[in-house]
Amino acid sequence: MPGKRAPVDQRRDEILDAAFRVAAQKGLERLTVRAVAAEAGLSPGLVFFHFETKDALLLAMLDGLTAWMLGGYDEDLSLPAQFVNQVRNDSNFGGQERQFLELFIEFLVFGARHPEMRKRLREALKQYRQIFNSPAQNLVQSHVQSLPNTTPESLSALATSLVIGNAVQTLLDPEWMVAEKPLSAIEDIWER
Amino acid sequence: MPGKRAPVDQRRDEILDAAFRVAAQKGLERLTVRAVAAEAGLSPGLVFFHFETKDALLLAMLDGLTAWMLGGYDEDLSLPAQFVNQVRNDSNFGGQERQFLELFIEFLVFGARHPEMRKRLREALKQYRQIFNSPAQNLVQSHVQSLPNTTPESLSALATSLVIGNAVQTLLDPEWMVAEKPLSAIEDIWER
DNA sequence: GTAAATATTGACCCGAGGGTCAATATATTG
DNA sequence: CAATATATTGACCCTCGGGTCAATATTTAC
Repeated sequence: MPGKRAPVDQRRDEILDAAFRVAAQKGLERLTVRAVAAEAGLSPGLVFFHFETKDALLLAMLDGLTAWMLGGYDEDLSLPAQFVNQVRNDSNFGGQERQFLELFIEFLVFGARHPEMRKRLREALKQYRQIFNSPAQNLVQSHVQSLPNTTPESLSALATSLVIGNAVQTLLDPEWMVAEKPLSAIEDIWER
Repeated sequence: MPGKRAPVDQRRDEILDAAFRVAAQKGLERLTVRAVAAEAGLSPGLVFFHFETKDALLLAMLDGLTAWMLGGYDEDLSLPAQFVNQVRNDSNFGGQERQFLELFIEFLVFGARHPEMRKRLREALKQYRQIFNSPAQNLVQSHVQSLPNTTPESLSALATSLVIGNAVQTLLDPEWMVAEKPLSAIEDIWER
């Protein structure tokens, strides 16, 4: 006794959304196809109809997250402002932003041993670093005498490390608001 | 048909070691009691005899990792040297060090939703940050005019973020050797 | 020695969850 | 209005893996 059909093919999106909700609530490891189906109010079989396999569903989630990660940054900001901005956004309690970043972090770790995910994650990280490239280049050029061994890539990698490291720490210590602390330090360091 | 008994109670350690080997090879999520038992050359039942539950085994692993994380740093190093040292150690390919750090990172993410683990992880992170506290204090005091809003804790949190962020990035990009890049940048920044 | 305490095994139970599939309902096409 | 293509369901299969337990071997205590 099948239920109503959905208009065109928004089903895929409904399922993906449900998957994100489940993942945000229970974590990646405890995400099951059945839970996703239940969350979406659909039958498990349908999930396999729209996503051949659980793996495919996970990859689709990752792609969605990656697109989100790489969008929504401000091209015109300087490196410290860029970083501060990024971290502040990511620490916005209760917002989707925060949940997405946390989920991305989960993928980063759990995908490390999954060949296809790993490949995509590497690419995503590479592109994420490039977000910082142009402000980093300006900075290195204008401080060429005081930062002789610093390359734009090294600064980008550094900024990326900070975002990830902060996300992980805040994951465990949301109240302590670890993010605010490095921010003031980094602003000082750049401006001195 | 039980096998030979082990002298005193080194069994626990044998099992723990096996668990670390399994985790390093297959990852935390795919660690099963059965796999650990097989790796140790023992029966599954015995694992439950020495560790009441899989959870307890994981907690024991975490405690071991934490002890390792908090040991083995050099009290006399300056903050940048401390950080550089830490990261360089962690990037020593093929070494146990590297595997341990990666495993700790897995726990960091995996344990975020597990109340007891989460509690211990927060404590571990807190103590880890304190490693950097005394060098950070020196640094802040000697640059009090150029770093007005920087506290020792903010620097410690920053250094911790860098270590974690590097570990995560190297997890996915071991060859690219992301670690080396931020190092030159950070040395420059401190020394300018 | 014998009895009690302690390890150790492997068979077993059971729920969870990925994946398949025949049945059926809905849409599309002519 | 067929006839065909496409969604949708839920029952089912099967493996994996956490946990239990009676049986048995080993050690320790007395």
